[in-house]
Amino acid sequence: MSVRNLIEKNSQSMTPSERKLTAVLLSDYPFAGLASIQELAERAEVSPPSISRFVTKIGLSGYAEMQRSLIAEMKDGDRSPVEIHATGKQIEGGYLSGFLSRAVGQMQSAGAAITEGQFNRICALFADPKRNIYALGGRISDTIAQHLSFHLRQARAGVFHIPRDPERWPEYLLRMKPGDVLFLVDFRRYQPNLRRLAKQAADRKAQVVLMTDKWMSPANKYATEVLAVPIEISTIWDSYAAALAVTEAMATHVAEEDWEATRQRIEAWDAVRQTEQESSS
Amino acid sequence: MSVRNLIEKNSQSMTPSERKLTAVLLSDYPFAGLASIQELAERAEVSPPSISRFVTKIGLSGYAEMQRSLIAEMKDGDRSPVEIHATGKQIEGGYLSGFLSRAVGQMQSAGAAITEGQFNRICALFADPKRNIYALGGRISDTIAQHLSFHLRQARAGVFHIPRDPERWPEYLLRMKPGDVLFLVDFRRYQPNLRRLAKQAADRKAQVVLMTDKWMSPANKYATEVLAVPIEISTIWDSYAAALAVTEAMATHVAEEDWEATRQRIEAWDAVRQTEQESSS
DNA sequence: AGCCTAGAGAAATTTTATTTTCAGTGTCAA
DNA sequence: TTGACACTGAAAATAAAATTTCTCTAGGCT
Repeated sequence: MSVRNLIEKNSQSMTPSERKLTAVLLSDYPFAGLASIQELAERAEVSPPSISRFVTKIGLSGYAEMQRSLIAEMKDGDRSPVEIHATGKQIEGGYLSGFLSRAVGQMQSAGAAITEGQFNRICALFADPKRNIYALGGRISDTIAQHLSFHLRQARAGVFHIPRDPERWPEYLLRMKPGDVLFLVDFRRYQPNLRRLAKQAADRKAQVVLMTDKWMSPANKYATEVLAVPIEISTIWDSYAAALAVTEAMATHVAEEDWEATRQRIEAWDAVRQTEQESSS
Repeated sequence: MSVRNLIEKNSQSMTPSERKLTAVLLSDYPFAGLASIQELAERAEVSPPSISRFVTKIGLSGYAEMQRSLIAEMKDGDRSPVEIHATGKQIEGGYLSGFLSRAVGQMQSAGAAITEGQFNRICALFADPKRNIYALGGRISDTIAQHLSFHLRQARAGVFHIPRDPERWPEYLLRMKPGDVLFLVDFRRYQPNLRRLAKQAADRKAQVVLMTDKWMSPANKYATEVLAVPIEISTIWDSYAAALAVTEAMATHVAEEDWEATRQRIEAWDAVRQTEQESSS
């Protein structure tokens, strides 16, 4: 039985420091367990004795045996990870793994649904320094829009996140120049006011990039690009994991294309933040 | 430079027993070198001192350093194989599909790194109506925390998102009762003030559930549960897609467990929103 | 042949890692 | 509030492992 199984089998009866330990062990499996007991202790912020106790608790004779097992697993265990990857037959597991494998399915269809051409066109819009970028999402999906603004803001200037409060939308609308980009995220239980916003932006000749689901937000009438990402996951709620991944892919692509500029911006930001912290402390 | 290279570079000036050694070392690379010096000595039919001498001869400080190097090599040597496995036809597709398949790999390791036991314990905390839930994340990762609060708020009362502004933290801290839960998301480029927040919450006997990466936010000292999710994706930025999926899985699980209460809350909310819209239009 | 040197292992030393013991601390239940 | 219990880390003890020193041997050279 693998060390990982051993840990899982005993995961019910774990003390707080043992939990920290498992988190470290599993999050960098199996390498974390190959360091010396001290190094591991330091990393997990527990004492070496706790590790020693833990190891015997899960049924191994000592730390050395755990390391031997880990090495043995790697040696022929190359097989099982690959099998799991290939076949994805970990559905057996509990709620979390079921959820995650559905999320994986979602990502795969997202990849199929969005063409590289469209992806590149949108990235080009986001990367264009002459255009300002405005982002906003729905009640829940605004987190996606925020994520994009955060990342994009590290790569370039002129990125604005429109506040959720509709009272303040006019001031942003009035600032939009023709050619500017409005990135709108609207998933089902569509919000009528987002449709209105899209219309007004389109009236001002802004380009509207809409991220929505296959049922299509009504804002799509005014959109120049529509990114349809899957969100259905056969639970009571939808999952935005694929939407987030697509968003990140865009932001990352933009940043990587002009890494030098991004680096400079990040450094400048860090400098400012540094100063702030010093003055406040 | 890899151990293998080091060996090859010096292969001219090798004594007989050193040759035996290299043969064993390279024939089961890198595993042979991970055993203890005695075991290796036995396998190669040389004495431990010969190994020790050999190791320093090729330019390493000692046997331990060789092992560390070997492990390090596997660690990022393992990355490319896994990527190739997981992504398979990455060469075919463009940027987006490459990114997405890496995100898929991430989710799979998230599933492996979080045990069902831990998942259930955390869900139980979130589902407990007697505990209030407070959520907050870092500069960028706050979107994850927000996502959780939004969802959780549909399923139950007593969910608060702590504002980003540290000035306002005290008012929330003072409201925390023993047993309440602080959900903290802190990924690398950790923020010192989050660590402080965690400490203060722990001082007030709140349970701190920390979502972090394998490098471990310093807040982990005060955490009762540490969720280590993978974020590395070999691009200039990290991806939080797996973190989001895990978060959603928790929120969805909580809601599904008590679907009746959730339904009622959502209907009540909808009614309120409806009224608002009518009165404002 | 005899000496010298390089190489190898045995033994000893030193270092390092691991485990055990023990005491302090905090938590829960009565 | 008090007592019992469980958890944890500090320190000590133990054990193991790695490296150095020393000695022996074999092969080559004068």
